[in-house]
Amino acid sequence: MSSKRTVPSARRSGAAASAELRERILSATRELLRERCFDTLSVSDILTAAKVSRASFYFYFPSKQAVLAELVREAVTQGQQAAEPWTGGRQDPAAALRAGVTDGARLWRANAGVLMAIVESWGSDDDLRALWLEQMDLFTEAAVARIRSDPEALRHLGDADVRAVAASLTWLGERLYYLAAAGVPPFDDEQVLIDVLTNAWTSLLYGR
Amino acid sequence: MSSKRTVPSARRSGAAASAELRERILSATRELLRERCFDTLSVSDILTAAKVSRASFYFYFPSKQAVLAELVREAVTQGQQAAEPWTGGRQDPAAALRAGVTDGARLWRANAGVLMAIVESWGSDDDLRALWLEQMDLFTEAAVARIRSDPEALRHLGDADVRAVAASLTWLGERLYYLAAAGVPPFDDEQVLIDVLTNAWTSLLYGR
DNA sequence: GATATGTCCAGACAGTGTGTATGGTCCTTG
DNA sequence: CAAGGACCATACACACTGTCTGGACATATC
Repeated sequence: MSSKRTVPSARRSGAAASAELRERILSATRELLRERCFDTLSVSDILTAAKVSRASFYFYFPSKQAVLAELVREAVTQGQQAAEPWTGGRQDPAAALRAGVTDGARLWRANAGVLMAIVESWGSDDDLRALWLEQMDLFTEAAVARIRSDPEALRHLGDADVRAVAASLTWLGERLYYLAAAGVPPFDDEQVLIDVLTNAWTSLLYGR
Repeated sequence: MSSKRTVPSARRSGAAASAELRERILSATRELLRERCFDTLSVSDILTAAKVSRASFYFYFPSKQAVLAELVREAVTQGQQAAEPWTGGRQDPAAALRAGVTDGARLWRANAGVLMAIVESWGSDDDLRALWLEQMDLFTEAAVARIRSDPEALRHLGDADVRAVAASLTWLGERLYYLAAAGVPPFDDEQVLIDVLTNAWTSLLYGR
């Protein structure tokens, strides 16, 4: 908890990989989350899947929540640079919006297990909560910047609270992507998902 | 599990209450959920709070999830009859929308603990999942009926998927009410919450 | 009033999970 | 060869769940 632990450097089989076990734990968990939900996943399950001892696990991570946090950070940073062109946004607004929504769907499809896990768990773990709220805040902030640089959207929004509108669109996305990943109709149909989310953005920002 | 148990009828202290213990369990849990979150709540906590033995608890409920399910049913049916005038909707559409959103906020304020609990838990329990999806479906269906009987909304929606739009508004509400109850800004400010939700409904249905 | 019936409690139990601690093995480096 | 770091197997204390005893006590029946 309080003492910073050193990352192991010298590995058994030569100079190959430092912290290889750590990596094994991460990818085993990522893999397990493809099929099982996070809270029915025990540390023992991860241990056997990653072929790692209990002691080693708790050397690298303080809990399984910390593993999830790391996986989420990976997935989200990977997604942020994917959504970067969206933030710049020089093209046609509506097309850019749809492209951004589609990117989000791709990100969620690629990391469904991890992202479903945190959406289901951030309510009951302080670290995960802080992490997820921060991510949603980053997305919201990006949306705010985008709106502020868009005269037409600004005009349509009038004196409405820009950040609140941006936040609600962010959270609408969070919920709808989750439902899609969970197979809840009608959002399990990716075309419906993208259409309805794009429609929400354009309706709220431009009145269609 | 499979055998249906009979509800106890003859009580110790006269003809007072049948299934009094059951009631005690329900209200103790409801009370505990006001301060603690559902998954850190153990059955033992409920036992001591309700002054009920472990055996009695498992006589009336198969699990603590079942207790939550019952509490949710209570809260939601109570909320459905509150939202009934909204479904009828003869008044000015925008005002009716705002009134409905405000009713939702009131319902969530009155039952924050229980509703937060199920929102956090329906992902990890089959019964709770079925219950919550059914409730969201009921709300969605009511919204669909309301939209179908509103020529202006129908005209504005064009060939969009009415049920998908209604569902996304329902789920947006679910998420935003939850965030408000969880104290996440900017939705912790009830005025912001109501404004942004009302705005979403009117924007999506009428283009403002 | 004796006997059953049903409600309830106290407590023990096995099973499973978490996080920590102990001791030992194997490899690398000085 | 000796020292130390990386790792493993194992066992532990603790908490929680759901089941199962035995017994206390009130009511109903004879």
